Amino acid sequence: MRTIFPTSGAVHFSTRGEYGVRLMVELARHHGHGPVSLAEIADHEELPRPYLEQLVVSLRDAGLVSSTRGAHGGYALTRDPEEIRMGEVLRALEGPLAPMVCASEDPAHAAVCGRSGFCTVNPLWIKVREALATTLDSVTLADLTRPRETAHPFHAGTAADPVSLRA
Amino acid sequence: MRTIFPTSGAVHFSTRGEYGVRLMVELARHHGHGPVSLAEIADHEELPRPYLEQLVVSLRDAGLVSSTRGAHGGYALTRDPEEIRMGEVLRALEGPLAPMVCASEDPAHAAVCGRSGFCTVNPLWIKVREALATTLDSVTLADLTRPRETAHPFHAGTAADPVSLRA
DNA sequence: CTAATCCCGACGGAATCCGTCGGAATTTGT
DNA sequence: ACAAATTCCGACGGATTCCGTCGGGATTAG
Repeated sequence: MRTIFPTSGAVHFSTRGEYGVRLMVELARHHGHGPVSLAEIADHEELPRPYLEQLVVSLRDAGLVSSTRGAHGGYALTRDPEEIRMGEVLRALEGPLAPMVCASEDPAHAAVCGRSGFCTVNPLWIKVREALATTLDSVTLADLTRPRETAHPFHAGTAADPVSLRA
Repeated sequence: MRTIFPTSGAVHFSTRGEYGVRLMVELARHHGHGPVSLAEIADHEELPRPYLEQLVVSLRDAGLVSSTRGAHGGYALTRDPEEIRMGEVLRALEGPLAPMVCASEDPAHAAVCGRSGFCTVNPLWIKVREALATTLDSVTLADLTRPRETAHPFHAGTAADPVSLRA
């Protein structure tokens, strides 16, 4: 009997993704006011600091944050929150966002499948990957810093789109 | 050093999802010609039969396939392939398709998060879930039975949409 | 010099994933 | 009646991944 919620469900972001995004949001809130230490973030968000230390390496390697060492050091965004797409953040944290090896953006990875060419379900995974990428790249870090009561949490392109906020 | 491909990537369907979908496709191909045994499918798709036996229970419980026992028995779809959305299949196989507990369709599950109400990143996970659901529910099993060379693998709503096939 | 902070590598318990195995129940064909 | 084919069911176990913890080194500010 599979549990009702097998950790989370079919498609799953790990705590890396979850904590990492929250860390980035926190950095966005302090953007322009100097670096923020992991201790502060860990305290404010109630997250294990040693784990954040491990996480943030990926973000630094991806060039999303810069670090300043020593006392009063910490991390800061390298770009304005409006310029950082959540797709970049999650790729950095969790790896290529493909639901299946055969659906990787990188053709080299996709090739390891073997069933390429005759597999008729591959287009489904591709479509999933595209939907995911489009969605994540359409949201910026700035969108996640606004309080939820705001009228338009995500800059709704046209009017008449209350779906995105009241899910 | 996280491996380049951590099993698959950020968002990941397990082999349950992969094998289960391939099983369903195989059933769709034989739809209307009596039940197909797992031995045949396992042989044709080169998948471990005992594992398929375990898998197919979820599909049966979800009412997607019916079974007939005894010699010459096997499994068959309960509906026409055109009527079976891949969202249903994957929910049955992998559980609720939410990337995060707080983004579950079921409000009871979503409530376990605690951060509800003030968490500003929750809308992102909701949006991901919606994109995923919309995508998966827009593809039917029939779409996956057609050979790939077909002009329109997924019934493209409007013309000028070659994106979906050539990814 | 001290405190704060980033940086780095290693380690380990827990959970999940990916099946395997053995056998019971049911149906068909001979 | 018997044998073969098949679904059905529950348990088990190795491998991998996840989720952190821990200890210490390097760097900077005061």
